[in-house]
Amino acid sequence: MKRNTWQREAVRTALGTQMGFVSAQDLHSNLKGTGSQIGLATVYRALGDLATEGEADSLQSPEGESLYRACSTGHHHHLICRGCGLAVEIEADDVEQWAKSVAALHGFSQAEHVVDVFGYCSACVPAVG
Amino acid sequence: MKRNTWQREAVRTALGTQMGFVSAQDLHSNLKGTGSQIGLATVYRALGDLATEGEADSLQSPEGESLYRACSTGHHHHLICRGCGLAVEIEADDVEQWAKSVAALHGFSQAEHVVDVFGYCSACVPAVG
DNA sequence: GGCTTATTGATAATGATTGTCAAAAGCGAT
DNA sequence: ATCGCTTTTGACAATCATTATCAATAAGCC
Repeated sequence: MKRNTWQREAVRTALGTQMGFVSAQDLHSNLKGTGSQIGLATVYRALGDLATEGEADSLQSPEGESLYRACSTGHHHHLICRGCGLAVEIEADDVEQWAKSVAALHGFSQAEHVVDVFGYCSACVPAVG
Repeated sequence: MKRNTWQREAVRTALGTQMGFVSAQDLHSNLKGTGSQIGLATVYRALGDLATEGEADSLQSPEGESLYRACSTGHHHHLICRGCGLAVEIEADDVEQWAKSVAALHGFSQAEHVVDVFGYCSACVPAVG
């Protein structure tokens, strides 16, 4: 049976207070910073569970780190700022349909798609060099 | 100046003979298997260069590995089989437009997007459990 | 053939993530 | 509140991909 531990709750809460995506490592530092003595492995496990249960979104940054964010239910994608981590949820029925049809067209099944847009939000546009 | 080494050529060739995406590690094993004594670091470097020069596509598998594939020029996306690695290049002007407009709509600049579909091709559909 | 310098490659270093396993805590029954 | 069974935790080791290091090598130019 799934048990209710303060650690899991702490992760859920910490994730909820984040405005954007965070890595497990960051979230862990974050928690430690607020006095929590939660372990790193536990944060990974909690995030994994949260993602599995649909309470969190996970995606990979271009650098290959796994990032997580509390999410509303349902399937959606994100527009993520490389500067501040701000994430905007975007609905993309068109893209869903497109992904589905492309997969079907080529005889692929169990299709999963990765659709995310990275850029700099208006507040983070770096000085163009 | 950029020099022409057999190593770089070997990587380019090996990549060209692959039908789908391969990881740097795989490509390295592959090359070693054919008798090449190329070093792992060199394979990483060559792949990175190839990708930078636009001669290869790179993307990240859901597991977080970087995968590479010789590619035609231009920007496009992929439908990748989890089973055999088969990759189908897909053009998606619609998606390009969508990504661009979504980014613009939210004031994001320098938008890059990650759009790939993973699934099982008709030959690799696993027994449904 | 030499010189200069980019490139290589063996290995160490890094860094994220997962596995291990004994100790601790949760939950239901008492 | 306590007991007991099980899940969960957490410190640390292990794993794995990738990058950095740096002396030795080889390209390209004279």
